[in-house]
Amino acid sequence: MMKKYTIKDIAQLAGVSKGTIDRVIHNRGNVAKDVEDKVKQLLADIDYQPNLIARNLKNNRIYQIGALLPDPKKDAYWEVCSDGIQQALSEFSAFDIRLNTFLFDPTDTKSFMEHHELLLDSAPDMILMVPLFYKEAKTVLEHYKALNIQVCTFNNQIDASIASFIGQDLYQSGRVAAKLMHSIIDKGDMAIIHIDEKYKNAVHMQEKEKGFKSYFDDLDGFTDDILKCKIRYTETEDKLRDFLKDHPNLTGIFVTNSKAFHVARLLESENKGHIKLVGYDLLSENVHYLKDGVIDFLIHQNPRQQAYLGLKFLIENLVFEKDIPGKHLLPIDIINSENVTPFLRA
Amino acid sequence: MMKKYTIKDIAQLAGVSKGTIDRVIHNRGNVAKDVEDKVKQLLADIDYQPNLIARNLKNNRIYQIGALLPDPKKDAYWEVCSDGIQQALSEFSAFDIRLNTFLFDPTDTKSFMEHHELLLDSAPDMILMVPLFYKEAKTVLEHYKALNIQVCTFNNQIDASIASFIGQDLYQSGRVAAKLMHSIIDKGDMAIIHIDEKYKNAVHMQEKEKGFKSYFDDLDGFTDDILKCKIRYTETEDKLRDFLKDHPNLTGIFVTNSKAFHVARLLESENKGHIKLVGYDLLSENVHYLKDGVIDFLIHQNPRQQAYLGLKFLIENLVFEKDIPGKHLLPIDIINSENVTPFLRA
DNA sequence: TTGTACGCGTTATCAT
DNA sequence: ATGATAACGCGTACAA
Repeated sequence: MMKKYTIKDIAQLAGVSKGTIDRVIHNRGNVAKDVEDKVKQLLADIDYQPNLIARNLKNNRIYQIGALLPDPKKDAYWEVCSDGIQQALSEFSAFDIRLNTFLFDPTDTKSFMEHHELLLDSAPDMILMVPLFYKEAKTVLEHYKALNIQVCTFNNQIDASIASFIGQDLYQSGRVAAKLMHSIIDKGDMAIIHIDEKYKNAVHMQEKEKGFKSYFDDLDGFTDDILKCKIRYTETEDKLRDFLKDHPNLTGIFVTNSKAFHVARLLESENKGHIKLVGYDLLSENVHYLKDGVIDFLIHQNPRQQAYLGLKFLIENLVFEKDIPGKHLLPIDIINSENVTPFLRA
Repeated sequence: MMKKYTIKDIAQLAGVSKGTIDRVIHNRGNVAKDVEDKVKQLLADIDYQPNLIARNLKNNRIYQIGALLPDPKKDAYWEVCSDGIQQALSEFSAFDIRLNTFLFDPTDTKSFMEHHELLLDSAPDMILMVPLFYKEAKTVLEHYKALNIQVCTFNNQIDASIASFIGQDLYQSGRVAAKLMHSIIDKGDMAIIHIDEKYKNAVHMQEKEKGFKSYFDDLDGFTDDILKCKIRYTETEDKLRDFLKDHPNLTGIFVTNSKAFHVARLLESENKGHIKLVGYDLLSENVHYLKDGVIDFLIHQNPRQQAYLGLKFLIENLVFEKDIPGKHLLPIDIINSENVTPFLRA
């Protein structure tokens, strides 16, 4: 194993002082060209890696990170995010990281903008956010970009060029759902049901639908129908009941967001347990029906891990100057009644 | 948010010097009782947290970690472990961690013991190991325990009281396999196939079998047969062919280890693609048959993550004095042809 | 019993 | 243009 070189070592080897080495490393000028070249060569030769610990020792400023997140009280989907955030904070408790969280109402764009203003007032060094509303988020992100504030977004992607993103490949997750459905039904009609939460951008669910259909398009000799049903959140039950009545041949339903439990509730009360059901997310109501056998599979989007990674990327960039990936896709977890438990733990 | 106190701050508050504070913190004696009490009270009041980073700055000893692992050349299952190890090392590259790896032949207990001796000679501070052979591993672990060397084991558990363990709940993973099988077949016989690698302890596969059976035992009105077949590694093909011939009603096969591709190969060549197949582990041959549709599901035991976590736990204990969990169970990942790709990346 | 001074690696500042 | 030095937070040997 090689020795670990320090600036002191380099200085000795080059026959100059530590200060000169530092100037070269940080391109701070005031170094003679020949010396600079010599030192740079030396640094490259021995693959010098600065000691990040010592670097942060001096750099004792308090980092401020702002978080703009949906209020879990309005939608249980977001509850686990705070676990992920706590984990990241505790992992980096050795550093002085301050997190200011601003929770907006996920049904209200105005709330989003208001809390964005508050966040901005808190003068954050970096920002973690869920850019739930396309138009507003885009504006806000451009604002941050102009201010040169690094942002990590998760859950849904706005624009690859404007901020780092952590999430899932939604098209592919639609394909995963399709493969699961194909595994568990032999014949009969399938339905894709969008239960529109109104506030969430439809792009989300459309991507999943596209992926779902593409799987069956790729199959040879597949002729069964794929029905489609769009339901507004407020009228879920009636519309669903009508839809089921209209399509007695239905054998499989794919719900493109976390609201599968609405469908499950109805299937159970109408004794239509033979209809297979695939949905998203480990909300406690979904998990309940999964364990009961009404829901067959759930796809786990892991918002907890998304929030954790986002914050971790930001912190590692602050304290270690690590690069933040422009896009980080999480694996698509398939959940059934038997493997669900360990995914629920905090 | 509170200010982050340093030893210097405490000293000032207590009206004593840094040295005294340090003596109190580390119970190093030579402190007047009244002063000690006062300082302790102060420390508790402000919830003093030492800066772990500065602590390691001076502590420039080189940590030696020994790894006793199966040779990936003998069984491809172990190939990805080195990725996990590299990740952990790079994550902690700021510290001076030396890893000495000793690869043993996973078919040979003698090789295990020999490399254990070599490992011991290298005078490691801590040890990461795969305790593949029960009897030998137990002896070895007791030896390390007597020497007071911290050990992290992964893959298979020997004894909860003797070493930390990272792995999966094998019984539960058998239940996951059963649930999957139950989802994709309606009728006909099922078979549990143990392809004995001879060297691996049978406990592994037995636990999975128990879990698999327990799932169907819990089902009401389930009467179909669950066949069982044990095959020695060297005679896989012939035995398998006979077994298939003897049981024409077979509709589902559960292979309890990473050797499902042997069965897949045969099913493909004998045109028995209608038989559903569930197995373990993302070996390239398994993934090939998964994508081809011959294997329906694989359960991912994530040896890469197991190795990563084991090493991470050891290092964090060395440099941050974090506790090592006695047992850490990974979630049981369900893999099909559509979600496999992101699980393969390094 | 207690205080002081130094070292760890990096970096900013000041003097040359 | 370059070298010397102090400072960050902690641990500790040594002096008082």
